[in-house]
Amino acid sequence: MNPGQAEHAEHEVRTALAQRRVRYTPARRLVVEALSRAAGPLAAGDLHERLGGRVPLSSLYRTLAVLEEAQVLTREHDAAGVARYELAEWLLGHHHHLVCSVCGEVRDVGVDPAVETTITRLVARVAADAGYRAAGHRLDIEGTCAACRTA
Amino acid sequence: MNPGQAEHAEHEVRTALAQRRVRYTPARRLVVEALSRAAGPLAAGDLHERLGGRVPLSSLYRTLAVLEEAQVLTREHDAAGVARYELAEWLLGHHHHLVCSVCGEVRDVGVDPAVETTITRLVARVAADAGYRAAGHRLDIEGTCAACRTA
DNA sequence: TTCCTTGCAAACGATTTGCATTGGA
DNA sequence: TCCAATGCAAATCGTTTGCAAGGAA
Repeated sequence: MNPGQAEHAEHEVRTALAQRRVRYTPARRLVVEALSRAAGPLAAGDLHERLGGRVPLSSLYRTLAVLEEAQVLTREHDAAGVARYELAEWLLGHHHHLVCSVCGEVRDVGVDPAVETTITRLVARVAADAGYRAAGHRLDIEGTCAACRTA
Repeated sequence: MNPGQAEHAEHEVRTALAQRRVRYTPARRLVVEALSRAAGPLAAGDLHERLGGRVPLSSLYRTLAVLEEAQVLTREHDAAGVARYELAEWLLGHHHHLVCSVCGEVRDVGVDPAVETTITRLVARVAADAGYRAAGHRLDIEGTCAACRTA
């Protein structure tokens, strides 16, 4: 997310939290800022590092829980089972993940809207056939990143 | 997986393990059988239950690790971060997952091969654009299952 | 004052591992 | 015989929580 977008997201978050009567404290702001700078979902440990240890892990987890509850961010789990957090889709935009099977890096990747429409339609049909009502989808692309391919 | 397919998978597993000089012990067979009967990936706790506690959890985890190492099964993590295991794609066939966001159930779902081809091509292109070489993909469809919609 | 937030330390739960025992080739 | 597999108990590690102190409204 570029600086302009990040600033915009910042404002959206402030508004969303205000509506939910949730305070936008320094720790929460630090987390939102770090996540808007990230190229993909981050683990609590990553965030802790990037914040220079200014937010202790237990507080960090609590902060993350509050922001998740407020739907400002989402949580998922990487191949190792470690939780990774990123800004919610309404802030970051719909996207998918490139996962390097060598180093484990997870990177956001956008997809052409026309193609997304195709995927969404397909997903809805597959779900309906199985008696589900589709609400969303997640597409992870496993592969090898350029760095790991070179090394 | 129907009984005929399960029997076939059973044989494939036996062969694969033999080639790798890995024994097909009773515990390993029980796990493979339970997984071929499952409608989706199971957590270690689920397996432990389905096996009537005959395989202690620590042994079960070791069994799962051996079978994963032998590429007989794969591990992933559900929304709660708990590991779930299922037979590898070369045994089960390529498929995707329907995830009920209410009860958390994960169910396998196959997709029309023509559509799979489309997805695979799209995935390869998206990956290439980002400097990745695509090796596979994973599509999870989030929704509400019929049971949870009715309740 | 009255909540909400914080930080430390202790608790938790899923998963892993050390070690002594068992069992198959 | 010998190495792999097992089962129990203890350890590990990411994550959560109890509790007392600090801060904002």
